[in-house]
Amino acid sequence: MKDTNAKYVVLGLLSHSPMTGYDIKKSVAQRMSYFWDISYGQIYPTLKELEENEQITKKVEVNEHGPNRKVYTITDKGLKELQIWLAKPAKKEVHKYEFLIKLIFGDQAYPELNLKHIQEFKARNQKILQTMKLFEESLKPILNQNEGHYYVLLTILLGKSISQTSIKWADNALKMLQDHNSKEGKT
Amino acid sequence: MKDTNAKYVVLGLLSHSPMTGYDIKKSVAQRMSYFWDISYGQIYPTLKELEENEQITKKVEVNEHGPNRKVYTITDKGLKELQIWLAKPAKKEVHKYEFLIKLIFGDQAYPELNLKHIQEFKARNQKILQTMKLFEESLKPILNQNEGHYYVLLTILLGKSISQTSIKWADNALKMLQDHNSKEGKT
DNA sequence: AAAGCCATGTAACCAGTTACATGATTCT
DNA sequence: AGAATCATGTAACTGGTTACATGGCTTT
Repeated sequence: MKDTNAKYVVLGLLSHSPMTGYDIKKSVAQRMSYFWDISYGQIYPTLKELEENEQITKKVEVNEHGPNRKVYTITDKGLKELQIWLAKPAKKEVHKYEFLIKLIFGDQAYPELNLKHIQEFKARNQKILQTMKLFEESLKPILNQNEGHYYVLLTILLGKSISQTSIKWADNALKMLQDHNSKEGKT
Repeated sequence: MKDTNAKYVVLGLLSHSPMTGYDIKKSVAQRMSYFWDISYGQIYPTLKELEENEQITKKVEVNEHGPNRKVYTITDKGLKELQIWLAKPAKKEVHKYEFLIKLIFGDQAYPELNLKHIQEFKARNQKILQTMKLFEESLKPILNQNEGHYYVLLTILLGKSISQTSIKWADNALKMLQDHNSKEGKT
């Protein structure tokens, strides 16, 4: 079977507890939103394939209000596959900052436009920072309850740091641009 | 024609000076590597389409050593399209930190493995930081020669800040994990 | 009444990558 | 001798998204 990151995200989450596809989507959104995303279009086919490969097993829970819940549990085989993947070096980070493409060609635009892009970037990061802080607070009291929580905390700390830094950069960039614009005497 | 980011990266670069497809690849690698990437598989078809749409024009320069250089120049129509795109709000940032997927499931791996992933992340960021610093230095003396340089500088400052923050996080995370591991008495 | 949550799944699409083909020149 | 740079381009692939279909329950 294909060696996609989606596969290992699913396997990793199931290594903590059995879940449905719907739960997986929610978990990724809650705990990994800063650095990863996953769609149902990936989740359901991946679960199907993992089951066919005996890396997970399915248990159908009858649900009278809507479709039956299909709860998946990781197998020993699945756990081993996960551990093999964990031992491989990670690929380098991929970033897509669309607003930086707009900013780097800022000499072709009205100065206010550039300020606007930076302000919006700042706002996005403030929102992320807030979410991260709340998550961190919710995690602190239960840190020693579960070994896994410690690793979640580490990833949150990076998200927090980067969004804080991004906000600081934005404030500075706004000042720099305003100075620059007033010097040039532009509108 | 399709509304891809590749199109506007090409248009943006050509708004500064005429270039070949090969030059565009190099320019992106030099000036935008931190937050964007582009492949020949995108560049050449994009140039073809942009020319068909009269947003750029082609001039063939005879080259006796290998294929002829096709130098593209932006048209007024192309410039307008670029400016319209610049005025639209940017999509939110997309990040793919594969190593954080490995780290967040770190309770399923040997502790040394987690340390290794963090060290490698740190090393990647040190390399980026060095490149950014050199680029910044090369830009400073020519800042007022060209309005465009100012915007390039702003993007570099963000790349610098984020890689510096990432390195600091890595140092802290390494300490935290080592403490944590010695408490647990794990191998 | 409407929005949002729970819960499953597929088909079509799309952005972007990789591998390949070609080949001379220049640097180490 | 071998690697890197210059320079063009295409076909196949792939990772991931979007839109759609279905429908009851709960909250505002």
